[in-house]
Amino acid sequence: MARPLSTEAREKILSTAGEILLDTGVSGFTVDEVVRRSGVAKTTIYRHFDTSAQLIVHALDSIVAPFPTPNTGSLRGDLGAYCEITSQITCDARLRLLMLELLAAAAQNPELAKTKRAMFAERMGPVRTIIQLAMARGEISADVDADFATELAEAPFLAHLMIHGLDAPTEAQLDKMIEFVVAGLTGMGSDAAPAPAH
Amino acid sequence: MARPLSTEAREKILSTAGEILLDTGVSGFTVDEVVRRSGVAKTTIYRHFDTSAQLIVHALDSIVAPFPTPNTGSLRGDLGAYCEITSQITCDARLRLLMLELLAAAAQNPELAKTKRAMFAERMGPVRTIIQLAMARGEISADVDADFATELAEAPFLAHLMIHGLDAPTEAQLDKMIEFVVAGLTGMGSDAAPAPAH
Amino acid sequence: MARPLSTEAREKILSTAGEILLDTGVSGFTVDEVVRRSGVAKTTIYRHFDTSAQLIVHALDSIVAPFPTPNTGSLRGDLGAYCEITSQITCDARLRLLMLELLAAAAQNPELAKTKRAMFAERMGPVRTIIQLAMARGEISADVDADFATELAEAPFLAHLMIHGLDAPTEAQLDKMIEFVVAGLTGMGSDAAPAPAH
Amino acid sequence: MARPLSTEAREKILSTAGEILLDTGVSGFTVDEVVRRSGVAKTTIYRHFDTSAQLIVHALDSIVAPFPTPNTGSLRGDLGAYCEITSQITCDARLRLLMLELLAAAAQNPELAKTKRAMFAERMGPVRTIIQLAMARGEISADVDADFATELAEAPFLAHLMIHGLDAPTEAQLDKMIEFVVAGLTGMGSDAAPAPAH
DNA sequence: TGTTAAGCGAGACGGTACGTCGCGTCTTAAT
DNA sequence: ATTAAGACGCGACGTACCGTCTCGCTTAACA
Repeated sequence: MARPLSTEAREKILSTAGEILLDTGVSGFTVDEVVRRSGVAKTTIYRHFDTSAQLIVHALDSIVAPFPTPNTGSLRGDLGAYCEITSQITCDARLRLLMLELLAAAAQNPELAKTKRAMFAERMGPVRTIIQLAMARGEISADVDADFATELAEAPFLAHLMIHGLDAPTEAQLDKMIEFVVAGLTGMGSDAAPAPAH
Repeated sequence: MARPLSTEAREKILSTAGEILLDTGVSGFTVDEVVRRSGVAKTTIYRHFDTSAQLIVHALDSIVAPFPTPNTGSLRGDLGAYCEITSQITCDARLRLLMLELLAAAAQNPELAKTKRAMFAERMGPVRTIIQLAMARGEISADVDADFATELAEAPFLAHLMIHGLDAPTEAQLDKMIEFVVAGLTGMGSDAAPAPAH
Repeated sequence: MARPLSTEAREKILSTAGEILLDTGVSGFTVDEVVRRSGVAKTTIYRHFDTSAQLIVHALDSIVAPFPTPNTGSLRGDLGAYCEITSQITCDARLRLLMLELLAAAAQNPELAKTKRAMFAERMGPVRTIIQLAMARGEISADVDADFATELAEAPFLAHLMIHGLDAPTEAQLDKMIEFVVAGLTGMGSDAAPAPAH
Repeated sequence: MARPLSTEAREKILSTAGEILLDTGVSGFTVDEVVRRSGVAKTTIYRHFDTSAQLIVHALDSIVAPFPTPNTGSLRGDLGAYCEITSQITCDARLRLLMLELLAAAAQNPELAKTKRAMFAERMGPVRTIIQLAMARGEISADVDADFATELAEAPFLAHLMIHGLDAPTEAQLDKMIEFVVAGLTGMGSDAAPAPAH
């Protein structure tokens, strides 16, 4: 006798929400605006999503896509390849903005925190594999914690986002970052001076 | 000839605003709340600050304080010392939140962007000096750009903020980060190096 | 299809507004005070009434009530009877004030002008009938314009309102006014000069 | 030892206030607007006039001018002449508005009430003389109270103001009003009932 | 002929009301 | 029972005017 929540409505809501998020960022996001643009009733939106934050979460979730993991045979090669793979995402000013806003919002909202974690996991999974491969190859000391190393590997790219905001790094800067990361990771753990990068 | 804007009111506004920012973050900041807590009239607030954003800017500005620059004779020592100096700031969850929110807001508001830049400048100035000392000592290659190296040196700490939000890094993690940074910076620039990555 | 404007809210708004109008007059009328007294949200008030003036209009409209038309067989008798019928209204200081304020406001606001006209129509309709009956009886010349005569018949009462403000006329004064009106109206139109007064 | 309030400032204030009153009426009158237009400081205004109402009062007072009293030898002639004398004032829509607003305001503010009374006195003084002359001539019964008769004589003109607002009466209407007043006043007081009109 | 207290312009101050926007909840009719 | 539509209470927004206050500067009356 009942009637299920229509997927049609849900999708219209999510795509409109995503659109708005890209247009105006989280700060400009408004349930009323979703209503206006999508023609879906506010009641319906709140029936599908308890909270406007949850709607944002789901809209963001549908934006995230998994990345393939490169395997070039060297840490440096893999990191360079991965940079190129993700560059479409990491250089889009709108996505950079969303990421920054998400970071701030996640610090106050547990649901968004979960989404943030998922996004990082998606993005950092391949990096972790890259690290583990490098450890298997001996490029990185086995003493190093893989998860922590993954964070370190991402650090320069994330820091650039924080410091320079919407302006993506240049090719040259990316190269330097990779050089730094490779030097840093290969130089860690072994008390002896950094092993020659082979 | 006219009556000057009262410094008393201004200070009451700013201190109250700062208080609220620490309590609730930028997202919970409200001019009306400033009115309630400070007893200053809304009109007066808008007489002093054109925009609520400007008020936030000035409130944040008055929170920033300069840090001393350590000089222990080694890159590793200096970074460690600086970490300890700044740890009061960098470990306060409220300030971590403010920083994250500021990053997001700065991406959309030029005035806040200026404040953000000032904050980074304050924080990163000593690091830059540390880097330059290390370059003078020969620990870091003279080929490396000092500004860029400064950003790289901060990267792990900033990245931790992004990834872990309000949870500050542990002592052990800080040690590892410093180790990573030292290895990374000292390993850069020497041409004896990595095979071309692309 | 949508939810209709609730009559409950509308009535609460209107009765509260009327109450305030009687308490403080138009000049002391405030939407915020309606909010406070009625518990209805300001947004809701503005949903029902575009303008505070419109709200006043409707509140006043709901105060107006039609008067019965007397028929005693003589102009003098009818006017006297009508005076007594309307005395509750015309002697209430609060309503006298409202009327004065309405007159001033109507001169500047077309909507209030409409309400003013309606109020006068309500009040003067029976007088017009009284005049027409007198004309049919031959008490008043058929040459006289009934509408204009109606205005003349009301003139002393209205003038008293203007000159004496909130102080209503005494019984004796009302009698004299009626005497004046009867003499004036019956003496008009017939070219034969008024009978010598002594 | 002190310095007297400057008449220059006072006059600038009053003339500007009068200007504004004619432009926008009492309801649009604002002390801040006087400041803007006159260049006189708000402090100075409040030094000269305790209250914005008092300022309005004095501005209106300086608008009022005495009228000459006609003497044509007959009540009808005098009233007609007086009508013409005052028509410049009584037909100016801006002054009609001011009068209506003054009536409303006077009902709530004792100071404005005083001004209103003064205005009526100025305007009705000559009418009273006209009435007294007519009583001396025997046109009006000596039994009638002169003050009350004066009010009755003005009634149609005042009533027209109330009913028709800013639209002044036409010549023809004025004639009829005078006819009505003459008939009314001459028909009063003689116990001999008014002669049947047919 | 100074001195000096007041007047003066300018405009900041604490208030109150304005009319608007977004929130998340609710009610209604129609499918 | 879900939907579109939109009314509801709430609270923040930024503005206008109120009448009071604090500023320096200027000026007229007194010594």
